Parts: sequence; C-alpha cells; structure tokens
Amino acid sequence: MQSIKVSVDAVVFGYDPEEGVSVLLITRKYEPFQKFWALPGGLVKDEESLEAAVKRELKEEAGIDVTYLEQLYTFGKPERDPRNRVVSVAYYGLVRPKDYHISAQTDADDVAWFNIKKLPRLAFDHKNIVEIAIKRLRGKIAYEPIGFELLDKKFPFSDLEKLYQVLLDRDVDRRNFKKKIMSYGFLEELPESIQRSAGRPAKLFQFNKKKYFELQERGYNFDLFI
Amino acid sequence: MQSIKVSVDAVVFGYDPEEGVSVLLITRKYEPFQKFWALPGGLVKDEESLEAAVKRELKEEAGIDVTYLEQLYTFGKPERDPRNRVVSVAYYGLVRPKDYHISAQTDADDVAWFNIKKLPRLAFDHKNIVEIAIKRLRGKIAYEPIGFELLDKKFPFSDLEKLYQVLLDRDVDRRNFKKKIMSYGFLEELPESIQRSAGRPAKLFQFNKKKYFELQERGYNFDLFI
DNA sequence: GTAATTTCGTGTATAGATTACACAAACCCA
DNA sequence: TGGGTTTGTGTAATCTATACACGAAATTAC
Repeated sequence: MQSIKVSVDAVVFGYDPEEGVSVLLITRKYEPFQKFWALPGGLVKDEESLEAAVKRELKEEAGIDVTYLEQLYTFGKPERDPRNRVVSVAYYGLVRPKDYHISAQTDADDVAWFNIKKLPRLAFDHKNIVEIAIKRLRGKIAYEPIGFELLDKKFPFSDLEKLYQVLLDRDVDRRNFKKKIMSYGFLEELPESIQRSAGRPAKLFQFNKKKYFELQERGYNFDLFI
Repeated sequence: MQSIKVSVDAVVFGYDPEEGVSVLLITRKYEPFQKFWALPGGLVKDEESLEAAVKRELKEEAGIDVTYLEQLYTFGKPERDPRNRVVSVAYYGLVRPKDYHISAQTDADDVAWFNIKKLPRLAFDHKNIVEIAIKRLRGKIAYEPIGFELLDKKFPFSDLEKLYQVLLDRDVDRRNFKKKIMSYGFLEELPESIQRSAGRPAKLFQFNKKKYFELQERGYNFDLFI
C-alpha cells in the first residue's frame, strides 16, 4: 500500500517598478522548519484538482488571487521532506500590482514579499523551486506575453520596458522594444495618459487578449526576443 | 487522511528514417480499460524517486532503457482515473534505433511501437498526454540538441535532417540546416562513411557532449530554429 | 516665471541572420 | 557505361535585429 502524500507549492510573483520582482513567502508555524520562510502550499484534498488546491491555499494563507497560474515542475525525491514522503507539484503565478500592494501592507509577520535578489533561507527544497520558477519566468516572457499579468490592466509602456529590464537583467532599447512589441498587434494604445512623477505624461496601453488569441490561432509565433 | 495515489507515465519516442517517429505503448491487462493500449507506467514506490519509478516501469513492462528522460507534466484531475484518485507525473523519453528495433521485434502483443500519426485509442487521458509530449518534443528540438538521442551515436547528416523534417512536418533546406547546426560546433565529422542504399556514401557525424556543455556554460544560446 | 530636470516619444542606417536556390561528386545497379 | 540515387557544397537577396540622439511635455527648483 502506497503512503505517498501529494502537496502543491506556489511561487507567486509580484512586481513594482520601484522595487522590482518579488516572491510571496509565508512563515511556517510547525515543525519541520518551524519559523522558516517557505512557499505557500499544502496537501491536496481528495476531491480537488491540483490547480484548485493551489488557489485554495493561496487564499487561505495569503488572501491572494492570482491572475496567471501555470504548473512549474513536480518535485518528488524521497528525502525532500524529512518526515513523510511528499510529492509536491509546484506552480508559479503572477499577481497585479493591486494584489501585490494589498498583501504587502498586511503587516502580518507571517506573509511577506521578498525581492528575488534578496531571498531569505527557505524551508525544504523551496530555494531550488524558487530558482527554477525564476528561470522559467525569464524564459517564458521571451516567447509569450505574460508580463502584462504583472502590470495594471492599463499601463504606460515604460512599465513594461522596465519589467523586461529587471527580469532579463540587462538594458533594453526603448525604441527597438516598442517597435517589436507593437508589431504583434495585441497591444492597444489608449487615448488616456497618466503621469506618476516629473516628466512628460505617458500614454496608457492595454493588452488585448482577444486579438492575441486570434493571432495565436493563425499559427503566429511570438518570439518576443528582445 | 489523504488517499491520493501517485503514479508515473512515460511517453517514449523512437525513430527510424523509414518509418518516422513512434511512441511505445502497452496493452492493459486489467480493468479499467482492459485490453486498451496505454502508456507504460504505474504506481511509485514509497522509497523510490519519480525518475527511478519511470525507469523501473519501462524495464519491467517493455525491457527498455531510455537515453534521455525528462519530466513532461503532472496530470491530477480527480476524475482522470475512474476508480481511485491518481495523480500521474508524466515523463517523455527518447531511445536510440537499437532499442527501438529490438522492442519492435519482440512480437509480444502487449508492447508495440505506434507511429505518432497513427495512434490507436488510448486508456485514461493518455491521448492527451501523448499529444502534449509530441508538442513538447517538437518545441524542444528547436532550442536544444536532443534530436541526436533518437539517432545512432554515429549518424549521417541526412538522418538528422530527415528527423527534423518529420518532427517539424515541413521541408528543411539541406545546406542551410547543415550550415546552422555545424556553426554551433558540437557536432564532429568523423573520417568514416557509410552507405545504406544507392547513392554517394555519407560521412558520419557524432554529437560531442563535452563540447556542448562547454558552450552551454559560456552562456551560449542554442536557437536551432530552422 | 524662467531655467533645469525628468520622463516620454519617435526614425534611420548598419550589421547580422535567414532564406532561396542548383549543380557536381560518389556510389549502385542494370 | 549510362541512368538512378544520395551526398555535399557557396553565394546573393531579403528580412530581422541592433545601434543610436534629440525634441516634446510635463514637474521642480530657484
């Protein structure tokens, strides 16, 4: 009789143009790894899907709804949990600034955002999981337009540009970047503008999912390689 | 108390220049889906890793050793197995012609290779898993040189070219393809030749893993986009 | 209120990469 | 020895990616 448990873990990313990319972590209340920072997650219930389990845990543990969620990898080494055999299906998710900031304010000391460049020690093999998630996110934004899910629905183009710079960790030429992204035709320029500091006001843009799916169905290829 | 079972399934690909790309299937001995074709796989033992479980099952059920094995995706919908809740971690693997042909000969009617264009009805959600694996393999060969794992260690260049044509399902220009592949420097031309039919003998080539890792460590990027 | 500062917005020229394309060489077979 | 088959090779044209700088529109500082 098999006695393996199945859990889910979530690497949730948030973004702020000032602070960069962050990951949501919680502190563990119980042994093993009591008081360590860890990824939100937990055992899957007998009648719920894996994705439902992730969403439930995120709601319970951090009060968060993700706008994007995708399976990352399944970690199953027998020794990864010192007590039981636990196979964990890891997911990664993205939240918009709204959710990112709300959870950042709840001064509960058991939920917090950590910049991906300044991660604390993590429980279990969670460091490994986060690293793999970061790699995947970096790779993914290069060929699928998921970066938008980390921004407000309407955003100035410079936010997107900065996001790519932060994630890819290098300079991105403003003109070439905009030329490329706009050439795909799934970003709409709105008649509105905003101004968040000194400088010329920025026009707002918005991702058009419908147009994106149309293009995708025509077999379009989105090398966003910058 | 959780009562979810953990299994593994394997989508093993084999290749032959004459027959194209095939998948290894077995017939189920028991209900549910008795006598249906299905992916090799089974429950993970309490003390074995996921990858070890895949390799064990492939050995037991088909007598095969894969030369390449990678996790594909984890399937966990509650209704995917009509009896129990089973979460299945799917892998995909590649075998060389040697293994492909040996298993093709064992006339056991419970193990067989099926061309990916002529698949039979499959048990459970295995059709879905195979489709995802094919997509992944197609994508993967475009940016990592794993195609070699489906060929003999020494192979004529035309074999590689044909493999790409079959997998990508379109023509590939011989000169441009060779130019591109050779430019990466991880393929060596050997002083030997072979001749498998009429026509000019073909020089043999061989993948140099060491050189590949060296290049990879220097941050090299292998867009094999053809 | 004028000058300095900040951020947004835009186009062209060059280099690099991809694609299209055809014929000779080396073997087998009849 | 001539016809059939497969391998092997280079160049020109097109497309894509990159490099690069200055004016416009607002705020801030004096």
